[in-house]
Amino acid sequence: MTTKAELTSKYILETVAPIFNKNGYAATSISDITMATGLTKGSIYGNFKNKEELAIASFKFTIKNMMNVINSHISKGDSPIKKLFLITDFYRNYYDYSKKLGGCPVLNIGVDANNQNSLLLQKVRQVIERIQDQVATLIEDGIEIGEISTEVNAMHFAKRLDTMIQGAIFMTYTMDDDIYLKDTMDTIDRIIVNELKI
Amino acid sequence: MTTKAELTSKYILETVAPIFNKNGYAATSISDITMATGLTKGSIYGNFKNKEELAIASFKFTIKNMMNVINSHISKGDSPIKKLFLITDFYRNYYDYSKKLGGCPVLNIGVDANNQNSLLLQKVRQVIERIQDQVATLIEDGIEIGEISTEVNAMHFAKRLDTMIQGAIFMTYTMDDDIYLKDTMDTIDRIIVNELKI
DNA sequence: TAAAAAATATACCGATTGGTATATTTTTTA
DNA sequence: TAAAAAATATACCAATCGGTATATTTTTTA
Repeated sequence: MTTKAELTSKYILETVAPIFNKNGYAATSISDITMATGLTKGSIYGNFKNKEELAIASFKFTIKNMMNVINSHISKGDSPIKKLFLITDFYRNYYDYSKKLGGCPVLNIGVDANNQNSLLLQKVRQVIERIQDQVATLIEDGIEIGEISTEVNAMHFAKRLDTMIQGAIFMTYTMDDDIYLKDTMDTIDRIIVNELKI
Repeated sequence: MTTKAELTSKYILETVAPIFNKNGYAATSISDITMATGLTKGSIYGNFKNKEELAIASFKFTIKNMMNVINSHISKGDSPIKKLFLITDFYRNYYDYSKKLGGCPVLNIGVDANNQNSLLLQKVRQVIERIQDQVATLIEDGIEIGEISTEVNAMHFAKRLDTMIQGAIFMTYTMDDDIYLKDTMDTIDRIIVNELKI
């Protein structure tokens, strides 16, 4: 059974996560949180130890949802190469999608937490490593079934892909123009065809 | 002649700019500024109207210095292609260089100012546009003297270059590993050879 | 070098910060 | 449904926030 507190915690997270993501840690105040949720400090601090713990839980909440969405999207592909194309397909619509989350959590919290909050930064790094590991595994699977060239360094490619995607996200948000995301995904698709495919 | 106030303003900027760049606007307090400079509020507010104006002046100060460094570096090349290689050469050492500035100002302030400070965001956009225009002009010069293929879309390439570089900067800082910058610059060098050169 | 002007320091403002102790209400257990 | 437990609200804390009016000091001008 779900207790009242569990429901409240979940409600707080889904309300507050976009605020932290959009404004950053320092620029989000407890009163922002109480106003957005309609709850009082007592309720917030009854469910979360302090601001930092709430910020970390918010980041985890957002990432969990996002990973579920992207993974269920990728799972529609029935081969490693097709799954890679579905990754670029996902990021083609990422501007609209991530706006609902308050922006890209990896980019926003990654930059915000650097030199500010080492615990949060640690969480961002773990997410990036997880994403890269997933992509690298996909490449290795492709090599194994003979769909991808054995010449390809899986982890190296995964990092290259991730770097390009994060750059496109930054440019798209900063310039408010998703041509950066669209063009970068086109480029990655071409790389998949020219450098990966056998 | 340089007045006392001009010297003080410059001193404030060179002291404060890295702090704003590293911590962001909201996370930088006036007391951070007075402590770092050894000056009092009276002196700070005597030279700058308010916190926002100081933040904008700080960003401009950092960008001006950085653009001088990169432009004098590029000017060592005696052809468009060589100048492009000097851009990647500059960014190969960008992690060490930009650390002294408190991080990459375009990345940090770009993310920080988004949804927070529209004036600062505007300044970041202008810098990005200026950089892209410069690169595009370089490509066009190269096409004109027959060093670069006429097939190349100058502005499209400039945006692609900029996107990759910013992605590499983000990854390098977030993961504290400049392999992202090094590898990305290798990739760009290969693109210059394979896609631009005649 | 004295007077005028500019720059800097001091002392203060109300508002807001994150956080907590305690009272009250609501939910759960028996 | 009554008692126990949990969750939430209220009221408060010292510290800090950005900013300003005014006093003092330093620099510039004449």
